[in-house]
Amino acid sequence: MDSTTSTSKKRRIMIITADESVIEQIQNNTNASFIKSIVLDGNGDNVEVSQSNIRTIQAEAQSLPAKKQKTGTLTCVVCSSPANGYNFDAITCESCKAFFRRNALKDSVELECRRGNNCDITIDSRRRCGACRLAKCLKSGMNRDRLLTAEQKAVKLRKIEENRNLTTLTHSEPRKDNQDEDVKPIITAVHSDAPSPKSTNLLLVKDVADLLPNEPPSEKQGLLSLKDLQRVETIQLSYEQRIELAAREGLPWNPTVHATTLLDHINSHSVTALRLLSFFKQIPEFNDLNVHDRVTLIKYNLMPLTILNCTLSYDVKTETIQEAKSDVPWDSSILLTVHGDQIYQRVKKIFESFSRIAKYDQRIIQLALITLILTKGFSANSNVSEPILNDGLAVYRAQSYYTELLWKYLETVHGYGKAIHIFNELVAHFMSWQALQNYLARNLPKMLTPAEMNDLLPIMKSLINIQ
DNA sequence: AGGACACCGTTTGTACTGAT
DNA sequence: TATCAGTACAAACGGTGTCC
Ligand SMILES: [Zn+2]
Ligand SMILES: [Zn+2]
Repeated sequence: MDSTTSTSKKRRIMIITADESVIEQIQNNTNASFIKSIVLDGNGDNVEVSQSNIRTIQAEAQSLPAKKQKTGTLTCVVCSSPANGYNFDAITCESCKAFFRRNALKDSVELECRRGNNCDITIDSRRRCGACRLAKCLKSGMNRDRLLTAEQKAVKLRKIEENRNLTTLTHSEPRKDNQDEDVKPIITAVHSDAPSPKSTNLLLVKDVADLLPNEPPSEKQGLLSLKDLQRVETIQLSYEQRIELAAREGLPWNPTVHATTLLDHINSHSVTALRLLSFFKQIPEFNDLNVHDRVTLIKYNLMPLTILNCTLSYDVKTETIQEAKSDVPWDSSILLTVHGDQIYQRVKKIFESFSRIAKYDQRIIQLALITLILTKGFSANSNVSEPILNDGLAVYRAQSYYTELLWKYLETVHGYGKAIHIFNELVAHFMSWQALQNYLARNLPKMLTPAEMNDLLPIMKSLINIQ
C-alpha cells in the first residue's frame, strides 16, 4: 500500500492491494471522531465495500503527534473501526475483541440471525446481529483457539495473585492479625464479566468458579506453569486417543460382543488393558524406559489400575462402563456373582470414591494413572516376587515428575484445600484397594477351570500373573 | 389503543491490568 | 517496551409493566 504526502490540511490515501482487510485497515486511519463522521456519511444506504476502497480523508487542522498516528493506523477487519493490533489472530478493534471473547464459543442456537445470515457488519451495524458479527469474526480470521480455557485462566489468576502476595510481602513487613478484608476482590472479580446466568454457557462459569482458590496457599512456589498445563492437556488428549491407537494395532477381542461367562469377561478386559497401554505408550517418559522395565511395570501395575481407569468411562446414570461408542457397556454385576456381596460392596465403595474424583475432573485420574503405573512395587504382593528394575532411577524420576505435576495441577486448578482433600482421598483409597486387589488377584485363578485357564488370551494370562 | 417513562437484566464498549 | 490476553465497570440496549 502507498500513502502519499499530506498537506497541512488534506491527506490523500491511495490503497493498492487485493487484500480487503488491508483496505479496511487504511480506511479509518485517523482520529476516531473524524472517522466516525465519514462512516456515518456513507453508511446511510449500506455502504458497499468497493465504494470506500479509495477515499479522500481530510485530516484535522491540528497536527497529530506521531503516537496518535501509530495507534490509529489499523482498522478492524470485522467492523472497520480503528484497531490497535492483533486480537485472537486478526486485526480488530477493542469492541470486536470483547465481542469475540464473549461469544466465540456460542453456537448457532444461542446466536441466531433474524434475517438472512448475511447482515452487513460495520461500526454502526455491528451490534444489530450477533450471529453475523461472529460469523464475520471467524471469516476474517479470528481464532477460537486463542481464547484461554478455564484452566488457563485459573493458572493466570493464580500467578497474578501469587505475584501480588510476593510483592506485598517483600514491600511491607508482614503484620500479624490483619483484619483487612481486601482479598475478596479477586474472587468476585472473575464472576462479574462472566456469562450471565441466563446464558447456557453455565459450564464455563462453574468451571472458573470451582477453579478459584478458596484459601491462599502458604506455598510460595510450585504452581503450574503454562508448559505444565499444556502437558496436562496433551495427556488428556493422549488418553482420548488410546482407543483409536489400540484399535489400529489390533484387538484380540471384539468389544462390540457381549461377554457372558467369567472367562469372556476376563478376556474382554484385554481391550481395556490394551487401550490403557496405548495411553501409556504415548507418555514420553514411559516410552523412553527400557523394554524390560516397561514390561515389568505393565505386568505388575496395569491390572490394579483398572479400577481407576474404569472410573473415566463410568456413566453414573446407567451405572455402566463404556469406553467407546460401539462398545458393549458392562456393569459390576459380574463382580457380585464372582466374589460375593461383601467383596462387592468394598470394591464398590472404593470405586465410587474414585468415580467422584473422575466426575469432578478426569485429568486428575489420568495423571494418577501415569503416576501409579510408574510406581515400583505397587502391587505389593508378597507372594509374587517382582523383578528388579534395570533402570530404577529413570522410573523414579519419571514418577516424581508426574507426582509433582499432579500435585501442581491439583493445587493450581482446584486450590490448596481441595488439592489436599483429593490427594488424600486418592492415596487412602488406593491403599485399601491395593490390599483388596491382592486378595482378588489371588482368588481369581481359583474361579476358573483348567480348561478355561487355557482359553485365556495370552495377554490376560501375563497380566493376571498366573503361574 | 397507545405513548411516555421508569425499571431491570443483558450486552456492548472502553479503560485498564499483568504476563510474556 | 510492545503486545495481547484478561477483568472491571459504566453506558447502551431492549423487554416489561404502569400510568395516563
Ligand atoms: Zn471491530
Ligand atoms: Zn444477521
